[in-house]
Amino acid sequence: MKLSESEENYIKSIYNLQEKTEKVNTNSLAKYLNTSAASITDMLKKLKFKKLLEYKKYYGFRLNESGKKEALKIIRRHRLWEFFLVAKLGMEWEKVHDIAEELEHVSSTELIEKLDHYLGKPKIDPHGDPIPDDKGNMPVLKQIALNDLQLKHYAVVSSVSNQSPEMIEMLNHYNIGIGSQIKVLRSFGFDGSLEIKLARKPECIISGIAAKNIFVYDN
Amino acid sequence: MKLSESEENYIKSIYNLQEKTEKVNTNSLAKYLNTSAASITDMLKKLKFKKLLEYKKYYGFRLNESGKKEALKIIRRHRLWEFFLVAKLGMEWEKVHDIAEELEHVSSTELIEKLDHYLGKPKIDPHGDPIPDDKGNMPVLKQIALNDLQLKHYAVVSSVSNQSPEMIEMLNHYNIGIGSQIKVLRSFGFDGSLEIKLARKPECIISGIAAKNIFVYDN
DNA sequence: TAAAATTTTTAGATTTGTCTAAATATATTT
DNA sequence: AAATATATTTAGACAAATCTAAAAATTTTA
Repeated sequence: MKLSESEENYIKSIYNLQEKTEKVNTNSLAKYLNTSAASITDMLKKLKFKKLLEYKKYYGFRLNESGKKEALKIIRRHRLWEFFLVAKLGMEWEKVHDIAEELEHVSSTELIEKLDHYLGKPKIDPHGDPIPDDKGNMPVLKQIALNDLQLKHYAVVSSVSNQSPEMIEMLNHYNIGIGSQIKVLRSFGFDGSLEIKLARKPECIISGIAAKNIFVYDN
Repeated sequence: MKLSESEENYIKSIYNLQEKTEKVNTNSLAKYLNTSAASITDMLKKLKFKKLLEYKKYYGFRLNESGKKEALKIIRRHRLWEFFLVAKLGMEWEKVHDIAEELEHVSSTELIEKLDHYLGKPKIDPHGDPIPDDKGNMPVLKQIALNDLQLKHYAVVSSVSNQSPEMIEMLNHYNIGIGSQIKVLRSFGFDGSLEIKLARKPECIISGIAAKNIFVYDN
């Protein structure tokens, strides 16, 4: 189905809201999209006409299966681009969202599948959100803090909860980034610090505080 | 200057046309953009108001310095994305143009500069067209056929004039792609065939016919 | 449960980019 | 240079996406 950029933005937003609440209503979507309630009503009519959502006047609305499928395609594109921007171009987490908002509307299927393959079919984006696969299935992966990772077991860095300049400085020092392969060699009970090893790097030690902010996933 | 997607397309098209003819006229641009002459006139008024072109009713028009600068930014983005699609994602030449038409409108300067750096600041896109630098200067690089390249001198494959499936098959076999570093070790006068060497690959021999269709640039 | 408050929808405008058809200007031909 | 042909612009309309203000429906409250 061919959708306008605007329609795509509405669908994605409705999806995000309905993940949290049972029914989405006009005002909450208007607030979320920073627009007027009247605009929401206008667009709802269009999306209902295109059979992407259930919508009964004054009662709220919800994406149907077809709408959810479209939403997941857009979310997939968004998160793959975010991954690309961080993992390949070395951009910072905070900056990639707005750019991915634009890139996500480029809809060539071949482009997205090639990009996915090029990135190594990642399952989690730089903010730690799961990336739907090409069929629209969300991967079921648990993310755990580095200090909860079992010893001597390689995992992949998926996100970092503290994004302060100090944290970024330290991660850069250690060469830890999204997608880095990492394992814990030893854990020091005294202060929670960990001896770790990154693929193709010498082993080193990081503090327990840092370890709690680094999230990984295990396959 | 913030421009709409449509304005960007007009500017880029005017630039392309005025490279060939002194003055661009309404009908030729209408044909080029596959739209009506009336639409052209409408947009010209807007672009004139934004001081991007010289335009005198019934007399044709031309981008001024400011307009050319904008055009070169868009062309830079387009060609960098084309390079990315071919060199990194492995897409075929014929397919990348339309996708780059969409990607080129994502205008984050930081994105483009990081992408440029990531790609190794290429000077020529997969179709052999030069990529303007971040200041809007077109690189002055001569492209030469591989059989005109001086011996034992590394050059970079910049384009291939014959894009038949057979040619692509052969290039894949030799592992020759856009951006490949290549040098000619020996030339056989009998049939024009060349002994070549690709960086990190063993030497091999290609026919004179193939060599005439492979273009390289020398720095 | 009736009044007040809130939410949602409708009505009518606006902007952007497009169109067709008619009008106007320029160019060509005889 | 008048008639004809071509190119360009204007006038008026339309679709998409938005807005404000007013109307209608629903919910809350007293």
